[in-house]
Amino acid sequence: MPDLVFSHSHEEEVTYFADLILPLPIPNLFTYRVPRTMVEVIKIGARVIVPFGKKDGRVLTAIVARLHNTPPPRYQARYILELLDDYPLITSYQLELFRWMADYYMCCIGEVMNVALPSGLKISSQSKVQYNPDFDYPELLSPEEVTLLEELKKHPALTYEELGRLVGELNVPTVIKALVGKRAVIVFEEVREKYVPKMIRKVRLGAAYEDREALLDLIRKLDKSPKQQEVVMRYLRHVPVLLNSALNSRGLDKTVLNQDDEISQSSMTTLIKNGIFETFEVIQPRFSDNLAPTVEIRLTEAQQQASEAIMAKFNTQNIVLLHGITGSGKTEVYINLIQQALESGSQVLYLLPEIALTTQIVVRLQRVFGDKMGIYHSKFSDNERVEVWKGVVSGQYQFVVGVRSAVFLPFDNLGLIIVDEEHETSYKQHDPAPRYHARDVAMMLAQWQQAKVLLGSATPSLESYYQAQQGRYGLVELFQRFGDATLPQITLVDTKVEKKQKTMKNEFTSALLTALGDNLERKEQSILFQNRRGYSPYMQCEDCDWTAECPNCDVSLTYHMKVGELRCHYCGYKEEVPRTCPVCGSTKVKTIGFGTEKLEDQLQILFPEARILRMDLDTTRAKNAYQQIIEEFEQGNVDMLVGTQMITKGLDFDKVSLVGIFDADRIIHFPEFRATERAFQMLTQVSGRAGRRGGRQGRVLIQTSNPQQLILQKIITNDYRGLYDEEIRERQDFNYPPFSRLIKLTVRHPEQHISKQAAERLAAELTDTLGSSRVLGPEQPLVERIRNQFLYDILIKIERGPVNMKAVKEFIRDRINDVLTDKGLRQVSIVVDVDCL
DNA sequence: CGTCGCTACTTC
DNA sequence: AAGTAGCGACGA
Repeated sequence: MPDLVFSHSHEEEVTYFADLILPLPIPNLFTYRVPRTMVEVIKIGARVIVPFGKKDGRVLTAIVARLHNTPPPRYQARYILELLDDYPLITSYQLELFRWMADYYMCCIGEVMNVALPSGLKISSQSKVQYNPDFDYPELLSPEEVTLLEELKKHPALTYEELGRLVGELNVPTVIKALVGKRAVIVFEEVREKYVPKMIRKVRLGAAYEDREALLDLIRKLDKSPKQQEVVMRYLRHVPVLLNSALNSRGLDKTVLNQDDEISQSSMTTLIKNGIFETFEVIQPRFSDNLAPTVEIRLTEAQQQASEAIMAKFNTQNIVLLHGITGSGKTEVYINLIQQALESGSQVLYLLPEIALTTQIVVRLQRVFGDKMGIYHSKFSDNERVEVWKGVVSGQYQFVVGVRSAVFLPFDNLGLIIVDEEHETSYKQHDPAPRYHARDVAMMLAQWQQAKVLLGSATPSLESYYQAQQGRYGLVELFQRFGDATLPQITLVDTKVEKKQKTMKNEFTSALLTALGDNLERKEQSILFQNRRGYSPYMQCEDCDWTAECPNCDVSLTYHMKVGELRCHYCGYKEEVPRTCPVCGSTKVKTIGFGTEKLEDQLQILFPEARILRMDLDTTRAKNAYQQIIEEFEQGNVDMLVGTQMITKGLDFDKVSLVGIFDADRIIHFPEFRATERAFQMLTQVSGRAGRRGGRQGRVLIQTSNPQQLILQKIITNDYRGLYDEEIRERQDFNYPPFSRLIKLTVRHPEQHISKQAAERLAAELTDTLGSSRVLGPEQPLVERIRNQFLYDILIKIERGPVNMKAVKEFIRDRINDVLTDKGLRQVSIVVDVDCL
């Protein structure tokens, strides 16, 4: 026992303890003992490895949150196994952020840690099995055990998976368990850092030839072997050792020297064998495209003015909203501001919504900032993410472009944070806790580090625009399109009228068809927007009205024609398309409604010669599919692109002159209080894809059954302000954000009555204290059952003003715990979503 | 009387 | 989250 050793040798020795954050959804910290050897080096913010749980062998990566010497009174603390960092990998700013997030978003700090750290910084522990050399009772073994043991004798150590592969259908864990009991094998844990830096093989001249004379002599001697001489000369061309012998130590990427032919490769091998060249390895940073900052950005007058206005506002305000219409060139303004912030020596974070980051904008920024810029994206591998993390620490990346999780990077000197497309809902993390909003977190970060925040959007969220109107944010507007571009002309097409006149073909009005035909003739590109994927959202029997439904969720199954399947868009359930009605046997099973797949199909029939592509979740699932579609489109290999919202995000299709929008009514009448705002944002963003071509104004056609709707009128005149005024009044009347804060509680259980009972009890307890005006529900959501769980929502609305939100949240937490400790309601799960969208 | 399947409880 | 302890339902 280590503590006995301690008390014998150092009688008055103080024992140190560390309170750790473990990556688990458990609210409290865990106290461990710090071994003597670590006491001097361990720091708050360092990572450690600790044993956890009853089972020996389970280990976790934890973060030191507090160091002290108070022994825990009710239990014996266990020892920290390993210290991973001798410096705070998690800075004090980040720890502060973790604590704030756990508090504000009502989750556990471990959950914050889990999303904040790229998994490459968390350690993996994997059980390995080894043959016990001291084992000598083979007569006690079953045949299965013998098979396994024979495999284990052949290898030093194997994981369960490796064993599984070697022995086929044997139940490995069970047999291993038996073997462990008989002491035939030993199971141990192997802990390793997941992060493996990418190594690059380089060559350089042997040290003897760094001397000028020796080198010249060598070249002369190689006259007899011209191939080798050529390789040496090629090396000297890249690394002029004759001019500066110190350059040799950096060497040259091996592939640069023998990329073109095999002869040089064999010559190289000889040169290495003779000690003329030596090879060595260095760590390769993953984003070194060596894109030297070459491009100079020239601002238009409007952009220059906007940039100056923003800087001026920053003198008195910490947050500025840049309201710039689509195509006004906000990116140039950003670049200008980023450069200024970098020059002043501070760090810059540029946040973008998920999809927008995979495209041109990154290339554009890279051309300006080169390899000083880090990219933080969920599509990148863990190793790449860890490198960005470390690059921020080392100072290599003073500037990072990233998605929402980039707010967790270890910045300590932020000067500017840009939140582009500020209104985008993908900034709000939806599923695992913490359900945070990256825009709001960015503002907290900025406050702590005295950084400025620039929110940018063509269609600002009502919340942000309201703050600007109240004078809490600065407001800068950019209403001029870049170059000679003008806003497209938007036309509403009445589908009711066309249906009556029977001029529609399938889902297409004659107006849209004519426009599409014209565009095809002129070889100009068109985009068609339908915010629904698949072929059709319903499949129904004409005779008995049966519809295909998901067995796990309360939704109809969507028909996907290409794969011949019915699919659930909520849980992923699939089944084959029935040829006859499963209830009455009728063959009249038809599809109702339309999605992108059907549009693509019909379009190909209407325009057989057109080159048509579809962009939605189904066509972009493969790794580079998204990029490929965009490339095809940009290179002009596509005439018409059919897509879901995906086509609205952040891309500049500058050759598009026509945009067609289907089913606008469905977007507008979505049953939710933000529907109008959403519709305006979505339709305006899609419309913004249309630009001027051949001297003619771009065109947008919106198909609707009611062109009189107010919101459509606002969209065609691009009247953001009008929409804002209208909508903000409604929000005020019904006390919705920005006049209140929302917290949504979702109760889930496989039994409807239990779910309902728990929700009703919770709502009643909340209403008791908060009052019925602040508690709405419980109410079944639009889809009342998902993955066999029945859902009930309770919406808590707290007015802005003199309300102690912290106390309210504590109260909510207590009431949830009340319900969860009730016998019979124990296995319901309750999800808390603060500032839900 | 052993084990399968479920829930309740604990994890420093 | 994920493992374990605890407890009732079967079985040839």
